[in-house]
Amino acid sequence: MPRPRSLTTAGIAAAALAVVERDGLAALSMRAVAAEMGVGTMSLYRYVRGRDELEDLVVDLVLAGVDTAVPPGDPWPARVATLAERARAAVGAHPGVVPLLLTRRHASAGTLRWGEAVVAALADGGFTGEARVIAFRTLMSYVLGAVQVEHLGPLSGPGTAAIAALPAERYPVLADTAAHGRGIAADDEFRRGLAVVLRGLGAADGA
Amino acid sequence: MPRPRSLTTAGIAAAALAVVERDGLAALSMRAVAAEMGVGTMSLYRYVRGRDELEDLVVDLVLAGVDTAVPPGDPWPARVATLAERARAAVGAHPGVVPLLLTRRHASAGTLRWGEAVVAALADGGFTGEARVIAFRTLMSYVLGAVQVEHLGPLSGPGTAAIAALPAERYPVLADTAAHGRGIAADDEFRRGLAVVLRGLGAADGA
DNA sequence: GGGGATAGGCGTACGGTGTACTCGTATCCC
DNA sequence: GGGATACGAGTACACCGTACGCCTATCCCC
Repeated sequence: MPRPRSLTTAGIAAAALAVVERDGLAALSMRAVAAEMGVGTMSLYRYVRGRDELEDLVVDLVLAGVDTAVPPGDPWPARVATLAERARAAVGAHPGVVPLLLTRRHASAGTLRWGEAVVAALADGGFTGEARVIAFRTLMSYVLGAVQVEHLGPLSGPGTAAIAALPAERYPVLADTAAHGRGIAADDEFRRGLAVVLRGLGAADGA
Repeated sequence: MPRPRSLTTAGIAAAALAVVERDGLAALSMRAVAAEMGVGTMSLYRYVRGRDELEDLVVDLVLAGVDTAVPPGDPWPARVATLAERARAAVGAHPGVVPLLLTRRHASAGTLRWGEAVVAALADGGFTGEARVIAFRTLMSYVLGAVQVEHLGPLSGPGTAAIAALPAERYPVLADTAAHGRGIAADDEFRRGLAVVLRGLGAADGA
């Protein structure tokens, strides 16, 4: 009986992501998204509870692209590695939303699908009970931390250069370490760190 | 010749932290901090470049409390573990600033001191060149991610309960894993996850 | 002791934000 | 064609960060 809806949450999420990619995360606002859709600001409130839910939608959209289907024949460390790298790739495709992912991750259905796939691989590896909990949370912590470290202070960025240039008498080992880090590609860094975690979980080799 | 300064950056940082602890991170504003100090809003700008620098001060204050002196006789994994747990404890003492730590961490002198101590322990463990870089970045990723996972989605919190209650036909392993996670204390979780990473780095036992 | 230079404290104002309230009206069923 | 429904949006308010500029407290020097 009433008039039909003219917007969709998917459309709003896409518009919000477009705003973030064009003008940066700081420019994400109810007004900006409404303008992006050619609609009044308050109209959005018919579809979204408020700004928080808008951010949830963006996170969901980014995470929805992660493929969680994995070759069942692969050994479990390879399956976990594949899932971890896909998650990282999805985030890397939209670097501007990284800060949102950190705080809104738990509200996303995509996170659950990903978690189920990881935990299933761990179960195949013989992890049960609390050991599986620890393994999963450790992997999740590493992936989340690594994505963040990569975007907020990449080895190839000015931060590393600044640390390498620190006075050697105060930070002798750190400055030297930073100097060796300049040449490591972000992909390599993530893969090799993940291999460390997997080895710690008992994987035969570092994937 | 001029009149003396009446505020200090340390005092401003303490006032800002007090605001965050009392009213939450969302309440942190230039106006709120100024009111906390009984001073006009714009007075703060004589001591702080702007809101960003205010946040840097808070992060610095939280991280300044981390003791980076470690018994030189300890084996390297024990030294790294001690440093990691101290960092986690410092953050845990002020949970409200966790989101700030994620984005402002690199601007803090305390982070550098901590990094030097960790990297020195790694050097004692025989890590050199790129292997030391990877080891350090992996540890940093884990610690940062774990702190965040702990505060945004603790095993003892409602998120875990909600996942445990998910339909078993859609999330069979995940729901079961969450059910086993409810009883793990946050301290244990961090320690055991850290042990995984250290084992992956070649430590003899899990510290 | 008095005067002047220096810079600290802050009042005001502007453009931005999220969102509560309200109302006109487009839309579909009968 | 008439009426119920709830959508779209205008307006308004409280709050934010901060640029500008004034008043004045403070200390040095004479």
